[in-house]
Amino acid sequence: MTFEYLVKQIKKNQGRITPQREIILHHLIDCQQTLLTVDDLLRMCQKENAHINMTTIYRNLEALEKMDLLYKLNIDHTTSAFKLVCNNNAHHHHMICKSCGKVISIDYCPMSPELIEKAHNSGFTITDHHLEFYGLCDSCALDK
Amino acid sequence: MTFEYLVKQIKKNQGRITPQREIILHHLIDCQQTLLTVDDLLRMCQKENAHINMTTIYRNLEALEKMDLLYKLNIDHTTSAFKLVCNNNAHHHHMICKSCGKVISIDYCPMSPELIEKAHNSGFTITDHHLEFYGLCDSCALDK
DNA sequence: CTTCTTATTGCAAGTCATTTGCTATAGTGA
DNA sequence: TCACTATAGCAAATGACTTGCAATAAGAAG
Repeated sequence: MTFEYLVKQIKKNQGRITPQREIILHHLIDCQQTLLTVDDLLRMCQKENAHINMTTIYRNLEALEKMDLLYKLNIDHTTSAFKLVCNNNAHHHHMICKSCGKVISIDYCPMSPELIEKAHNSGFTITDHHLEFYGLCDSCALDK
Repeated sequence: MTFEYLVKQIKKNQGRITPQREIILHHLIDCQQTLLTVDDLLRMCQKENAHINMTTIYRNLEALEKMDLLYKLNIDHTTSAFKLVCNNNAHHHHMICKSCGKVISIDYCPMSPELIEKAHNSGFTITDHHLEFYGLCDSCALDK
């Protein structure tokens, strides 16, 4: 996901490119492999622009989510974390490092005709699913 | 999950059986197949005891969770839902009706030696995972 | 370049689920 | 029956997130 691509998508949706938005986008791009909290992003952005506001972060994230450019994960009810969607936003799942938040895509999905059939036999029609794997990435595993 | 079993587990953990707790437990047992919100449960309990307090609900749920008797799901950052764990609390997954909240257990889990191996090859050690299926149960599917 | 429309920002205040502090009450084992 | 301590209830606090509103400024049109 490049800055140019994001700008194109934003403009396609009548969005404007403000200095604050540029800063936010650049940080999201730099951290494409990691789940960030609003606080993480706010701190990073404030290093470049001390006056950037938390509301601005929230509203930018909301806008990106509406354009299907942002992946959001509710770990628990107190915190949500997010990152830019993976390149094509094609269906796939993630492995998330519980130590550093690094996200690795995994080309695997449990849905199969047999599973759908199995569900049907239990009287259930599956329309979608949530699946995330948690664990440790290589570098965090070494630290232990 | 029977009332007697829950009482036994609670007593094993130095817990006490108060009238409020009894009411809460009975409703959780009656709704074992459905995800409830705190509000759902509060309303149900208040039909029997108008003075039962929301804090009491929260603290009882917290206690049950600590004893591994309660399954909690964070659907989004505003709401969490819960139900008693399934009989033996053995590892399995759920299909959740998006219309009525009914939960059906499904005897399926994606973890396999091959998947663990695949993750390892990507430099990741999986320790646990979250998987829920969403859709419609039979009776809700008929209503559409 | 100037003008105009409207998206965006920043701040303050509001919302809402959940948590906490504290005191009074009441299980329950001895 | 007594003493210990878990629990209930209330009010206040917390904290992530949202909203209202006025001021600013992006960017399209002329």
